[in-house]
Amino acid sequence: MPELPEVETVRRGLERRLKGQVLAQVEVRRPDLRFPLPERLAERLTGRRIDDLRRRAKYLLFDLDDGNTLIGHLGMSGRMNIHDARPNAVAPHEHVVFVAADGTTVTFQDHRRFGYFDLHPTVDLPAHKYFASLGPEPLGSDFTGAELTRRLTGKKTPIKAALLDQRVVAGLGNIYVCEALFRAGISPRRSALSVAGTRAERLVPHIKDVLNDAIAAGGSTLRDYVQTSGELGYFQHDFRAYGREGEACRKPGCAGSVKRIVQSGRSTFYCGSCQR
DNA sequence: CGCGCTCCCTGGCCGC
DNA sequence: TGCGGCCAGGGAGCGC
Repeated sequence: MPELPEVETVRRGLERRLKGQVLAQVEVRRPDLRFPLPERLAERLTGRRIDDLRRRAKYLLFDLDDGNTLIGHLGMSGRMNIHDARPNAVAPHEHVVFVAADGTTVTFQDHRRFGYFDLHPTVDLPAHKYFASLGPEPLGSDFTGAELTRRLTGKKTPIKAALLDQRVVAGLGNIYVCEALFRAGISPRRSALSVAGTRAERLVPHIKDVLNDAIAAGGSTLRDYVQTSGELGYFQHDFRAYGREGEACRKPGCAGSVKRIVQSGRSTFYCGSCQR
């Protein structure tokens, strides 16, 4: 599920059910995720209270009462399923099970196993290898046209690739980069350095808008192959470019159609007429 | 250092 | 219905 709006939606759901709760039981069913889970993870989490649930970029942060933070990343296919009580049987690919004191059970389910967890002292998080080189939060007040310009200056790579680079701005993925560039009327093939300046000033508000719109819609649900107790996001119905290859451009007055190209190994969708 | 490609893993979908 | 090929929301690692 996971770009920034989906992770934020998950964070809010977890916060509502887990904040302030003690983890009565944690079960690691499969430790070989993208990276091996920390040693004795279940033991180190059991009995801990979750004081806060935060997000940085696409990472979930569970601040614990012992001064450590559980860092979680959903990868491509990771989900956090919430159950009112511990299910009698776990579903396929539920690799980690968190049971709170009131019985609320959260399962981390990830059939591709690109997701992962780590445990790290809360005060030292900025220095953690996952966070040390991350760019600004796109919804933060410090993410401005000037800041984006600074980070794009001199970059020859296409703007599409630059915006996917979490060191430039942290939290965008393939969908929302396509959507933001569409809204801003900027070609994904244009060099990053040519976007620095006036185009970056135009682009930043569109990045914030598309993320806020998607969060308001509960994120995007592309492949809900397993029904969960959680609600599905519905922002996928508002895509203007992503996944619309061959369809008419949705910009009013534009007669173009959406193209699909491959950039740095990922699909890019854009209108060749109105994105310049 | 910057950039682009390959790969990690599983499964859905499409065409034959 | 079965099978092969392609595709998927991320990003680390490697080679140039």
